[in-house]
Amino acid sequence: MRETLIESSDKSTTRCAICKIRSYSFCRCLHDDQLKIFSGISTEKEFKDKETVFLQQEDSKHLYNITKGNIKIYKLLSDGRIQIIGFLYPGDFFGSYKKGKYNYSAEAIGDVRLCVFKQELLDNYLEKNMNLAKELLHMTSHELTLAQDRIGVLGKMNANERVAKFILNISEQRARIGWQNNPVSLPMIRQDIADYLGLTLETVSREITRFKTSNLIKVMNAKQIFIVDKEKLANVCH
Amino acid sequence: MRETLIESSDKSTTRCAICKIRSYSFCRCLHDDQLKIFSGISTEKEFKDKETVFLQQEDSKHLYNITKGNIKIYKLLSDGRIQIIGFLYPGDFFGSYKKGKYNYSAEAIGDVRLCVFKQELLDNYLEKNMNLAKELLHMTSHELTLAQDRIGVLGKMNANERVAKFILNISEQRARIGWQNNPVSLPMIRQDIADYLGLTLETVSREITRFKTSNLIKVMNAKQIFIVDKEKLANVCH
DNA sequence: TTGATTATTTGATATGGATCAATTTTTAAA
DNA sequence: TTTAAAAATTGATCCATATCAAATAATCAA
Repeated sequence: MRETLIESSDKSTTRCAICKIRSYSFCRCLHDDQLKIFSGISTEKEFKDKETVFLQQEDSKHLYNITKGNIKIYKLLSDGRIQIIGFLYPGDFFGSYKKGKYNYSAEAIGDVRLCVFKQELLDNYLEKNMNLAKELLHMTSHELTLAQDRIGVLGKMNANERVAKFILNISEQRARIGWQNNPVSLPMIRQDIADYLGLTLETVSREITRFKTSNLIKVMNAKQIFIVDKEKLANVCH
Repeated sequence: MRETLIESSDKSTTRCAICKIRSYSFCRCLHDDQLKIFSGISTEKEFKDKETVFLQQEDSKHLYNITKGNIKIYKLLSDGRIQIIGFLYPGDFFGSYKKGKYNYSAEAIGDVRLCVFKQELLDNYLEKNMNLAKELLHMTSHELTLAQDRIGVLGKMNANERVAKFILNISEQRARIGWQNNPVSLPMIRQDIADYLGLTLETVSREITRFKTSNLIKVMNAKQIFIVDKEKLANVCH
């Protein structure tokens, strides 16, 4: 864990005030005058590709907010099987604001910058700020609906549908944060996609080839997928 | 939807004050003097076996709290495939405190009694009561960890492990609310268990038979399972 | 009670995706 | 560059679970 603490070069300018992803994050509910205090209860850290942010068995003491890059959160079974719970993007938060153990492990995909909150400090701040509590409730509730959607995908959809849904979901997520959403860039490797979708990497590869062959997508390179026929792709999975 | 509104026979005794499941529910954080007001923003309704509480496509206007019986929440794919997201027990809440559509449909299993909150009323009340907001946040966060556990089960476990985990989970849940947890009573039919675990009813039946044959469980009747060797059953799924 | 419906179990067969294996492509290091 | 390592594709085969089918068992209504 070669994590780096980033020093704010100018203490008078709060990080939050110049934060580019604030409008997608739970802190968007704060007024400008609250930001200075809020900057004070968080620090910023950087992680390099494949660095571990925390492991499932560790005591949960922090809540994290992504300001740059991607995080994968995953569970490990005792025999080494991996299930990736989610790929997270700028504006997403993860970790825990409950004492106990984390419910998953978290690892950086590429270069990542995180806003780190100490659980107790955040909890204290919540007491004073109902807006923030409500915003966290709404975002957690939204996370829950996403998790429930994934239960539907993993419980009932076949390989074809899962891969189609995955490509579309990533594209939608990109659009939501105002990034290029076609071609979609997939920052993760095939094995990760497989571990996310409950499939093997071979099956993922084959399904992508099938979509390519039937002209629903173009594979610019392994990590860049151009959606040729969004409607047909959507029809595959609902 | 033959729902029945229950009239409080004695208005001076608030429902909440005599509610038996309050200590398992999000309202446990309220002081006695707050309960009277809280009773006022909720009503109680009864549902019969297989009655629909709400459907996925309906506008979400209520949040529900189970005071008696079981609820199943499920998603329906366009071709009729069903995925059961969860079986809920007394003390669990479901529905939505967000405007929009529900994320799933909800149906009674057996006779059910629900505490019904109008979204806006509850939301207003939240403003005045930080404890309640925090409690809801914590419970929603807990729901999220349960959903993530299920993603792990559906993504990586085989039929054997899924059924073992299911039996153990139900048993644990019973213990938590202080009910008999061995033998475990399964209020739902095999098809529902299958739709919950992402399997077919035949596979569920066969796995149960296998556990019976290898003396891990005894099947008193289809709906009563006695766990003979909890440790071995646990070893199956982790 | 009795018959009818619904739920469950068990058996036979089919198949989607896993597994094993080899090749090609991409990326990173020397 | 050149080489080594990692990632991705493609092929051949296998197996866990689905599907189809039939027999029991349990539940419910008349």
